Amino acid sequence: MTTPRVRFAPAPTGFLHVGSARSALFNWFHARHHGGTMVLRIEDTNAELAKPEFYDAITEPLKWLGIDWDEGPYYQSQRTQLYLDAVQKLLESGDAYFCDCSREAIDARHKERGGKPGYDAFCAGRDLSDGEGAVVRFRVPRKGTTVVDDVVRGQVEFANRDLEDFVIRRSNGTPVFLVANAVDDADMGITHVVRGEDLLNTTPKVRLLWDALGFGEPPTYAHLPLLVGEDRKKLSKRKSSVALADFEAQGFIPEAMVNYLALLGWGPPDDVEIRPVSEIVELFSLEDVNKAPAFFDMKKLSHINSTYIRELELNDFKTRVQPWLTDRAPWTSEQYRPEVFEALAEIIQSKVRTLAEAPSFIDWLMFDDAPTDEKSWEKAMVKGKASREMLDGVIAGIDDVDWTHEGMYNLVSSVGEANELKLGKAQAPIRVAVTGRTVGPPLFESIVLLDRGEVRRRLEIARTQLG
RNA sequence: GCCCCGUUCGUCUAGCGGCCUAGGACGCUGGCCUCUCACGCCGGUAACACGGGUUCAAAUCCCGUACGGGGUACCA
Repeated sequence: MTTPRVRFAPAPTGFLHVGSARSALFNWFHARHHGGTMVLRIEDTNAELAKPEFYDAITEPLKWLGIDWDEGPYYQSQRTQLYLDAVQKLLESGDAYFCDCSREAIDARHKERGGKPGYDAFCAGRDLSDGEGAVVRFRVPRKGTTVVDDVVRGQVEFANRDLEDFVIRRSNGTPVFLVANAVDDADMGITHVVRGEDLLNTTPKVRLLWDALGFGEPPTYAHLPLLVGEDRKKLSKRKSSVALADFEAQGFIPEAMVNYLALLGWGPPDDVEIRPVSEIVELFSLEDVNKAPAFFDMKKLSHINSTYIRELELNDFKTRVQPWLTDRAPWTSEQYRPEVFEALAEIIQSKVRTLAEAPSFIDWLMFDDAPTDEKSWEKAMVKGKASREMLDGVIAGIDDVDWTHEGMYNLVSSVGEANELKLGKAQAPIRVAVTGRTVGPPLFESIVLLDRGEVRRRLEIARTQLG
């Protein structure tokens, strides 16, 4: 058996969809597992939809994920003549014919005759020649079946009579993707076509073209289960983010993304879900891909992401989180105190689920005032026990303590003891007064990063607000 | 309507005729740890869509039904 040649062939109609990324990834897994070749092919046969400005929107996210390709990108828009030659060949062999029916005429005839909708091969015997507004249609055999050999679904059979004589060249003279697909897969020696299940129904048409063009042994297909949203429908941009770039912006890291995507429609034989991509490549097999659609679960993605973040080298984490501390930060560049982040980086790394969460752990050290968070205030100040006493006690003692981790610890715990509070309860009002939230980095360690006077000021403000 | 595909815990999955009183992970949840949160550890919750076959034996094979999805374009 020769080494496989696979291709990722997206249409550049916008940002890279997470479902497409998954297809690219599974192609890549298969290629790398077998030491094969990955081809990138841009399917821009439709000039009205495909725009050159979207090219980067495909390649950039792929690079971000770490998916590399060995050949291409090939652009179908630059290979038009090849497809037209194929159309011409089909015309000459009688496998295709000209048609000048309008959509309206086709629909009108259907309405009159009833039964199945679609094209009725009206022009099949008219022997029309090329002309203004004429399309070329493929002459689908009236009998027989076309079988698609699919690694994940087995042999899928389509009765030829259910396939209409489909268009292979538009009236504007351009070929449609079905021809381009067959020609390119043959020309590029593609051995495995791995893509979403939404393309399964187009496959018999490509197969028919393939045989009519005499291309010989067809590639093996693998139609992956679709990625679905909460409504169990194809993932759409309506409800959740589906652009890969969005995930990056939300602070997911590419390794986690790849790992999670690999788990959608495939599972490792040993149940170890979170693992290096090299191991996934080693274990991956198209035969093991599932058939049922998979729900894209943000919660699990988050879990995997946090695991990956914690396992990063500290310096690597610092580098990766940098954009969220500068360009994407909630504070101004004047407010930003790099030394504060530096001091707490390790702690932040251990707590954060996404890189985007990092600022919320230290923003109170940058801002002029403590951030306001209703829920935190309610929980620690209003419902918390002895919150006034805690604030009063700490305010009274703050000027006399060592401005260190231990100093603050001793102060808060002794005031807490005086009010019969365990440390957990005792620190809550102090935390909210100074940091604004009930959740954050270890308090005593981080609070001394603020000026003593500023801490007192915030405590007093909170005490006044509490009344 | 027609064609195609699918159906194991809420979710992602393991299972490819006996090892299954169905395993893991996420989620949810009880507890421990703990200055909050998170991590970690111990425990709990919860599934073979349904009905017929085949077989000594079925989550696993076959056939129906139901439900879900995809396609049905001069988009890809």
